[in-house]
Amino acid sequence: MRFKRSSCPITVMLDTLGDKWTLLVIRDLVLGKKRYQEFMASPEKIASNILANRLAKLETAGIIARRAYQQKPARYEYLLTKKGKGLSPVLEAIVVWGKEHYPGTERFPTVKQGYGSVTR
Amino acid sequence: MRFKRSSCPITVMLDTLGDKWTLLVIRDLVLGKKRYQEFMASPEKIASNILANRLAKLETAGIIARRAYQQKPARYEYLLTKKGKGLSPVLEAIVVWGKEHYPGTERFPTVKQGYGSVTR
DNA sequence: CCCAGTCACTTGCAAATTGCAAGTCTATAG
DNA sequence: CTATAGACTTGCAATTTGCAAGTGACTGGG
Repeated sequence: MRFKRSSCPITVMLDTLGDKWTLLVIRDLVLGKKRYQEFMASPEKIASNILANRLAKLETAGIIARRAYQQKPARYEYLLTKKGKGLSPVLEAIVVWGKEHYPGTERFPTVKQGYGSVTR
Repeated sequence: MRFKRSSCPITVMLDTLGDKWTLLVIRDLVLGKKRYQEFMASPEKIASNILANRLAKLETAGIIARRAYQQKPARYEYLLTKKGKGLSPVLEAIVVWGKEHYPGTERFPTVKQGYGSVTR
């Protein structure tokens, strides 16, 4: 395999996840969010073009998978792959560090899965 | 305390460390590097203006401390504060994930401290 | 049928950030 | 003097980001 900047695992990780938004999308997925509007609803207010771009890159990187959950109109949900789920310890370490050094920060609650039954 | 985007510890961490270079500087510090030229010498080839900018931001954030190790000419070295050292578990988690999902990546070796005696 | 609304994106820029090369400043070595 | 080293700065060009608005598929109501 050929690496963009170096063969350091940290560098390789930063080449795909190293920006201000990507890890937040993964955080949302770990918390149980799956749909575009759910990501948009997070308090950081990601712009829709950035979100679409990050979801596409994460899919290319094999960190998430896109799956249609209905036809007509086609609607998709995003799920963490095994590789994506493997990032949990990274997020966990960040949360531990953040909570210790930035008083007032608080872990976000997991999301309950409220759709499945007909809501409209 | 007021937060830029949200009170999520991950978000707050990304607000200071969320780019392609900052964590690499911290990696170098964890590996034992201390001086400007040592950071410049890393294989990722960081540009000097970016390095200077990141070092300044990290100092402002209380993650590193700058200390003169000689006068005439004034030369500085950078050291991780307690807050900075607290990032080790985060880097460690990234290394574990990276090595597992990107075959060929390899943890970088720690640097021996070779100065202290007169080299010139 | 017509219209408003939802969802998942795109498109069009302006503004901010990055990357690259070259230059500066202080000081020592020959 | 002249060259070299170390630690940065400066000047842009090239990317990337952020914000607003637009698009296309479809649904539900009147």
